[in-house]
Amino acid sequence: MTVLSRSAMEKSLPLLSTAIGHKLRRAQLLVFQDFHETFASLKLRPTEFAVLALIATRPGQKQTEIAEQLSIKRANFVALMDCLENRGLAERRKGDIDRRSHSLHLTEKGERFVEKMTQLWRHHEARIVRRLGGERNSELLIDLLDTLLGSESNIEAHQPEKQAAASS
Amino acid sequence: MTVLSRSAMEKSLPLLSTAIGHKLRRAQLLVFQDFHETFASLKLRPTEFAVLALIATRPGQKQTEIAEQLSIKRANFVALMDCLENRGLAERRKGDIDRRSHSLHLTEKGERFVEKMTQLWRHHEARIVRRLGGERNSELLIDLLDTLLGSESNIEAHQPEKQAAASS
DNA sequence: TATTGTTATACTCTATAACTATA
DNA sequence: TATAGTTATAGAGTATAACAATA
Repeated sequence: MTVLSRSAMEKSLPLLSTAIGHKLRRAQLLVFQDFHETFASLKLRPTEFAVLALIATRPGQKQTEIAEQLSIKRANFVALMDCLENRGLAERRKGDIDRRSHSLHLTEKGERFVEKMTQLWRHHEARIVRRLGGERNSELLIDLLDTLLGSESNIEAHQPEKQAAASS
Repeated sequence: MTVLSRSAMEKSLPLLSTAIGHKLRRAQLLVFQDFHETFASLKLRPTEFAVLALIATRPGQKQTEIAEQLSIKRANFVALMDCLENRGLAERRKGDIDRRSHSLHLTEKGERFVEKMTQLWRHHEARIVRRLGGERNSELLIDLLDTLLGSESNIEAHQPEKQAAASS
């Protein structure tokens, strides 16, 4: 339909269709849009989802630890955690050794919430995987993104079952 | 180093390491961080880069057309375009036929700016491609992202030279 | 009446500095 | 002195409604 203008061909201008950052941003917005629709009933934002997932996976971590894993400034984490605490999903406990720190835990209600959340999450992920054309492409994408991200995001000890795409 | 907690293994909680949206967001932030460092000298943001690239590729498009291609609300596009116009890089011209609309063009200064911008952009992209492990992985990633994005982003008539990953 | 560009506004996300209480 | 959490605040980015000029 749309044809590249002569001026663009001649001067080899930046094409957004080849700009990795631009494509990543659009893809992320698309996935987050699906996330918002999926989790509208639970009134859960991506960041809140991530916080609950991290607390559930390893309870007792300090606020700053959770915040750092998500690249959230500790100042901005406060309101986020206030919200989860006000909803009765998670709680802060005074550290016994270091009484400055708060260790984070799920409440019982939070545990049940995470179970529901996990169900919805599987549907959401399945939808994205389908859009990507299947598990194989999905794993390929994650491997490529991990390669791009480098060593910064191996928190949960992800075991690659197949050779990463980067090794070729 | 870090080991997955027993609770996470037993209940199969959401692992952020397998959450596509989460990885896409982190990857996008990493690429945009490099973008910011690369274009700090030109005081150019990703969105401004995209607008200039679109105007340069096909001059004369209306504000709303450019805005829509970038998923920017036309109300928010005004200040953005004001900025580019105040810097003398681009200009609005009253449409001859439809005098409500403004067609967008680069100034001569804007043309020169886009040339410099393009140089920096190549360095930026090359850095990302290197981080990804080479051209092959880069093309693979773009194909996967295009598959995810579907038909929404084929504005510049990107010609896939090899079979898309999605076809397997 | 509908559309283009615009203004005003509000809400979210993010970033920084400074405070408090503990260490 | 340094650190964990907090508060306040400012700056982006984004969303909606309403208006003027034009179709």
